[in-house]
Amino acid sequence: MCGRFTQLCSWQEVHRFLNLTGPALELRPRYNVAPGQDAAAVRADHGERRLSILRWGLIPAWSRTPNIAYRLINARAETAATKPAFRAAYRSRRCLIPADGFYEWARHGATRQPYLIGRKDGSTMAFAGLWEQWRVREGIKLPRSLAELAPGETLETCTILTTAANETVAPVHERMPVILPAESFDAWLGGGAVELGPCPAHEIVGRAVGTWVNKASNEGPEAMEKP
DNA sequence: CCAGACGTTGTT
DNA sequence: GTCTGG
DNA sequence: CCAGACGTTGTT
DNA sequence: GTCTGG
Repeated sequence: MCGRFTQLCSWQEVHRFLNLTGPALELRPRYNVAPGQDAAAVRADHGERRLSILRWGLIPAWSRTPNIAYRLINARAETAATKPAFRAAYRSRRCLIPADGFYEWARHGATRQPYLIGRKDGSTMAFAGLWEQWRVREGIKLPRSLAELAPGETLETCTILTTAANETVAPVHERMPVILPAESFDAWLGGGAVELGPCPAHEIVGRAVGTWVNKASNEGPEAMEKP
């Protein structure tokens, strides 16, 4: 699956990779993006590619409460097109989520060892994602983390597609994020048919990191350090 | 017709 | 919103 | 994903 | 056990 990742890239680096339009944003490097936090994502908008900030954890537009979000941080690529929670977004609200690495936890009995996985040269990848808009309804009780939202306001959320692990990731975990090749970017954002399987195993590499990353409020480069 | 679910992961 | 179950 | 909380009443 | 927060 994909429950944490890094976004070290600047807007300019994402622009080089994904050919963005629109004004540049000031992005701070993120060493430990966790569910419920804001993350940078790229969406097609009238033929342009804009980078925006979405909250990770998808809330379907029809959802009565936002509490479902923490379970919808991932969508299975095999079924997202038809599942009620995802199919509308799959049709018309797709995004690319730039990431330089993702964390997976290997379970050896009671212990959990985090690994950081990414391209050998550390360059930026693009996860396949979906996004949604959720409008705060009158009279609903919001969790503290969303308490600043007023009724009528709109929250934009996203989820990361997952697929079977390739041979690099399999020793650590059964699932991994869908990492799209550059030739699929247009088709994905445009709503076309795209192969959503695991990326070739030789394109990525993993290494163990310390458990400092476990705590989501730990945000520094220490997250990537060896155990 | 209305009511109720709608999801992933990992663990049991 | 839309589908399934009753 | 993992870590940490998980409750009420009344008073400050 | 289950939910919220990060």
